[in-house]
Amino acid sequence: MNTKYEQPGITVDLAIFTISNNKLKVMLIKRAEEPFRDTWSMPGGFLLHGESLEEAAHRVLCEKTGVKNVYMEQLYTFGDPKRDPRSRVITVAYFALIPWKELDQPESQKVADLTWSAVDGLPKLAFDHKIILNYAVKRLRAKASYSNIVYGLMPKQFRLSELQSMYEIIINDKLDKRNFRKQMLATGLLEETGKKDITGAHRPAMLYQFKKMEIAFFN
Amino acid sequence: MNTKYEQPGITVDLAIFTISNNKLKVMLIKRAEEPFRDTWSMPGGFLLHGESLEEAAHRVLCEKTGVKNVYMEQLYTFGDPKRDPRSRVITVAYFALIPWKELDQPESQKVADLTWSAVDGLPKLAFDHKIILNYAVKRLRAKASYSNIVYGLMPKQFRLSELQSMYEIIINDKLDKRNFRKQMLATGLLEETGKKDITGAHRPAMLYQFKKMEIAFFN
DNA sequence: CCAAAAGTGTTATTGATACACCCATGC
DNA sequence: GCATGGGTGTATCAATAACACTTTTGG
Repeated sequence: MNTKYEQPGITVDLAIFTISNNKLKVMLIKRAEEPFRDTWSMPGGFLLHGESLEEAAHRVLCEKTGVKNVYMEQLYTFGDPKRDPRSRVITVAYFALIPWKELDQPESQKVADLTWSAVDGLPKLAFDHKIILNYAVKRLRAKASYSNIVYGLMPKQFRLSELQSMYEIIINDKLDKRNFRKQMLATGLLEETGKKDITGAHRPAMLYQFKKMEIAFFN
Repeated sequence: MNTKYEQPGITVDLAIFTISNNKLKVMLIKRAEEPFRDTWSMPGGFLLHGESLEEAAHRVLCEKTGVKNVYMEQLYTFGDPKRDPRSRVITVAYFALIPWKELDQPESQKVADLTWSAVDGLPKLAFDHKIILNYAVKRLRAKASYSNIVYGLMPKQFRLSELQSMYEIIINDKLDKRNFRKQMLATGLLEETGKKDITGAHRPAMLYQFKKMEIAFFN
């Protein structure tokens, strides 16, 4: 290959979202090496030999969270020549959704170089990661309004009030309880489990689940 | 850099759409070299040293069409390890829209290695280009239904009937004339030019233009 | 029996759809 | 004067939005 062509390093970087404490949060890793040593960054890694982009993204996800089989999609590819001060690196950004309950929280808390940051209070970030994360949040918010993408943040079974709460947190607005239930049930994507959630201190709620874990579009 | 990491070649490939003869068409180039010699392919090229992805995409677009300042957006990044039989090449696909009138048709017709193919009659294509183009068509069709993205295919001034025809071709369905006009004018994105198009053989039509050449979302 | 979340219908408003005739011009 | 595309309004229907009280349980 001619030297006038670039042969950059390729990374995948992940915007891994979850919801905890009624806040939309994203996983950040404190960098151990230069450049941007000790600065928070998106979890990511270099593409390995023979690996597809999706494989790399799933590998990184599993390394950092221990989970598989979660919702993930390609977000955008960032290739500014100066985005990495060392050398030319192009990153393919993905975004993933993980239900908080599926995360190994005690483990996560132990490591000081990993944190979940609320998306509206991000610290200073390495590289162009703030731009990437803001882009990811924008996409997630948009998709939440016309698809059932939040299923990726829900445990297998959940109350309708929990589902509504997820939507409200993501789109950052209040929804009407009766209309929400009507519309959700009208999509035909949910089914009753027959079970009731008795963990709350009050009247037990019916538990629902998605019929199939697949993204669907409304409108 | 460690040899276990990939340093692939990077290309940009373009799905360049236009509408002519009431068909949605895409530009194809006949490959002059192996692999896939003499097979049709998307216009594209390798990323040059120091060039951003967007710059590369605009460069390739200008090389092939002679036009600048047209609508273009990043589509998706394809990185299957086997997508290029020679060596690892990752391609960042873009899609662009060009009004047919802006194309230098006599020039385009001369070269036998360039063609505009209707998207529902694509020939055999090199690499994974059929997958990429089908993905691009899907995205264009989706966006046409909830945005004014078709502005990218319109000449500066146009009749409302021409605009409606563009929509119909892209979404592949008939629209009601009165409702279409009502809705289009209600968006506030159009303005009358005051001029009339007298090139038709019948009653002259008012010419309209977009207030600003910017994509906007409906709903 | 009190506090707290679960659950449930109807009305009003808005937006989307369906539909048919007259108008202006070129030939 | 006729053929052709340009231009216009209303009525129906569907979807969305607004809104408050009763029920069930734990403590």
